[in-house]
Amino acid sequence: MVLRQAGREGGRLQEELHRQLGSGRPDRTGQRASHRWPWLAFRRADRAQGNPAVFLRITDYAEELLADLDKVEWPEQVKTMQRNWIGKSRGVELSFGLDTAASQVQESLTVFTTRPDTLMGVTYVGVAAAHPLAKAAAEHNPALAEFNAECARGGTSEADMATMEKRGMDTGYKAIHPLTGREVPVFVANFVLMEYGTGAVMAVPAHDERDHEFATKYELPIEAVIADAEGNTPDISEAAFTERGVLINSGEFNGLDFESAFDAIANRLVEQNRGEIKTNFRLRDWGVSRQRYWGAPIPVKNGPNGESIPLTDAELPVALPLDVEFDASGGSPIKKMPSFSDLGDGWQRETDTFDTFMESSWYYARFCCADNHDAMLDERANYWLPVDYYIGGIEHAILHLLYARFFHKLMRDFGLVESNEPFKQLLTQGMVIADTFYRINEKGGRDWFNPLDVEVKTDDKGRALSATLLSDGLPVVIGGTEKMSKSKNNGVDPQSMIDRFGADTVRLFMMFAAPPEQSLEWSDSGVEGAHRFVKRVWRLVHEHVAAGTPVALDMTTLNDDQKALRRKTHETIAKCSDDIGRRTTFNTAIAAVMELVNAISRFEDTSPQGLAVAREAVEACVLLLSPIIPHATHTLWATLGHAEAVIDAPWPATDADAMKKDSIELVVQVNGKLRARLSFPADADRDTIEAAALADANVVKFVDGKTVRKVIVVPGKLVNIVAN
RNA sequence: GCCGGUGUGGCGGAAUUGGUAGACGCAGCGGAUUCAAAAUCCGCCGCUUAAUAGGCGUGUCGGUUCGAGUCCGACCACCGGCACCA
Repeated sequence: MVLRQAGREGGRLQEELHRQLGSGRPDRTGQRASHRWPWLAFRRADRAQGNPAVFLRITDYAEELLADLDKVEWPEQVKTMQRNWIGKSRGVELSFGLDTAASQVQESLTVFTTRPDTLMGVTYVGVAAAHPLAKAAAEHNPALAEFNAECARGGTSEADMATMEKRGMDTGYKAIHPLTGREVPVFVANFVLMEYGTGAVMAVPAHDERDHEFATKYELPIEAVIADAEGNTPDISEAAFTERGVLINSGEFNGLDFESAFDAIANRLVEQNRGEIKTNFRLRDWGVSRQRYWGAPIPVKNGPNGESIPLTDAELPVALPLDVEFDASGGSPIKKMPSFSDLGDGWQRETDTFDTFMESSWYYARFCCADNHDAMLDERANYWLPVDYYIGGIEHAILHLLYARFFHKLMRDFGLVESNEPFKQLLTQGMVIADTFYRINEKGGRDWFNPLDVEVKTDDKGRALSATLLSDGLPVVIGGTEKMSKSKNNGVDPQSMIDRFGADTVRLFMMFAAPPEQSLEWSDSGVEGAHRFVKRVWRLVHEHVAAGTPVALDMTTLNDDQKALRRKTHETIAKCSDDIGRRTTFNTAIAAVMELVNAISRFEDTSPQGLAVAREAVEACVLLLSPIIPHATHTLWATLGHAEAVIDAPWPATDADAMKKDSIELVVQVNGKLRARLSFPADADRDTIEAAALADANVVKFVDGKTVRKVIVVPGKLVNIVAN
């Protein structure tokens, strides 16, 4: 089933992708597309080592991906993560000269640095193992060849780069400092990536932590060129001094601060035609090929001389074969299937498949026109897009959401969509987690038991003491609260809860337990509590209707209790509207309605005006809960005598007059500690409040024997008496 | 290691702009109702304390402030991401 789908859909996808992105240059944006040709399909020399080589040039869009973050309504933390990931930095790209031997390989060695002010402290340069200089040097140096090969086998992830041991080997070549003419050694370094930047870095061990570690290990010189805050030579014996400061030991640049040194050195390099100021991005191009069977085929074929070209329309679609055989050796089965890959004319079909991020980068657009089998997208995509509200886990904050933004812009530039961004608003919801229970089995592994099959014993405070399996009554170990998963057997099927309590209850529980972006801890008793509340609202409405038909509200005749309930009603409407509309904290909106329900329950006034005030409150409860428990409120709205459906009823409006308070309670503090609560008329002036606060018996007790230095009155909140 | 986040009662969480810590709910305890139970209703419920008076209390240590869960500095623990898990 899965295989079949992968094969068919994969073939369809790559056909569409190819048609729209590969072979045809759309008229509308042809000019743009020509210099933003999305495929960078190339053979790299290290193909022999098994590295895949199809990249999408997301870096061409780095600037726009960064700038447009300001235009989307996304959580700030996600935008921050993406900004950091794109990593725009201003620096200088400059060229080192090379000695006679190295200049046989290439003319000069280009590096990028954000710290040109430290240029005079360069004591060596580092190149990637895949760098031409590293390869050339390895030709006559088996140890270096072995080192390069080892580096190629290593990972390229950030975590690998940051945590691995920094290692290197001298190439024997010398680089020539562009300003001083000094010769410095060229090292191959395992932490320099060919895919990133120029594949080479200048090293200033005195002022960069990683360079310092490396220089110490290989006994390379460490020369300070930046003074510390006091203007002295910093101590660089143990660690690098990485802060900015004034230049020293830098000849004519001595005494300049970071900014002026940056400009002066950059200008000098420009004058000498040895460098230029450049903006650099941390973002790397998107390697989209995977050595896997599962995935959309990449519409490329490879020629006998190592060339790669896109397939033509006539050669499409490519369907993955279904009669594949998996063996113990692992790897993609189609790599051993000449029937699939050998095209018979000397050309080989590409057997790598696309990264699954590829499909998840545009599925939202495809959903709008999924029944169109002739085109990738049609005009319906424009009608629906951008997505108004996109909901997904925080784990997608960078990769999926950045790739999808990139892909959307790519589709825009090919005339497929008109919008600039795929997702207008974003909500990153948390995971559902639940308790875990297990026993250690004979093999030392863990057998996990579903929470439904376990009974937990608690002490009188409700703390979990022990747990037993219901089926045999024997103890099980209480594990942590973890993300629901098959492997931990702590999943709860929401359907069984829906069958038992109804969809409203399950929905209410999930929205009440925590704000949506936090993890949701599953709790059976919490579900039962939610069910109790639904029943309570149901009873409240029916009891209210049974109490009689209310007259029209007459604001002028209300007593204090009636006014208080009206105030509560309108405060609740205000809070719920804000919580749902602006804050998306549904849990606090529900809590506010619960408070209102509690207030209505205590309100036993069945006078004509009492019923009228209660009616207003009850209707507010039903309307405010209608997005949370739509089924129950639909029926209750009819019970309240409305002909229209609750879904068509307008959201309740607040009455500012109802929220006005006649009296206010102020908290009185002495030196910031709560000592009294006093009630005042809403219009009491500062002097009255101050005098009453100072006269309070308990306050007197605490200021007795002290001098009152200051009295702070925060209107509507508190009084703080400062005394010592 | 780097980037982003979280840390508050027995538990989930609230406190929105520096101003009453613990709203609301769960669990627990006590009571009413009932022949009994379920359901429902009422009360209590951070720790300490005889107390309605007080002391302590928001991961740890320090700081700013009349006042800090909230701001600043240092640290600890946990969660997400780190480009081939999808």
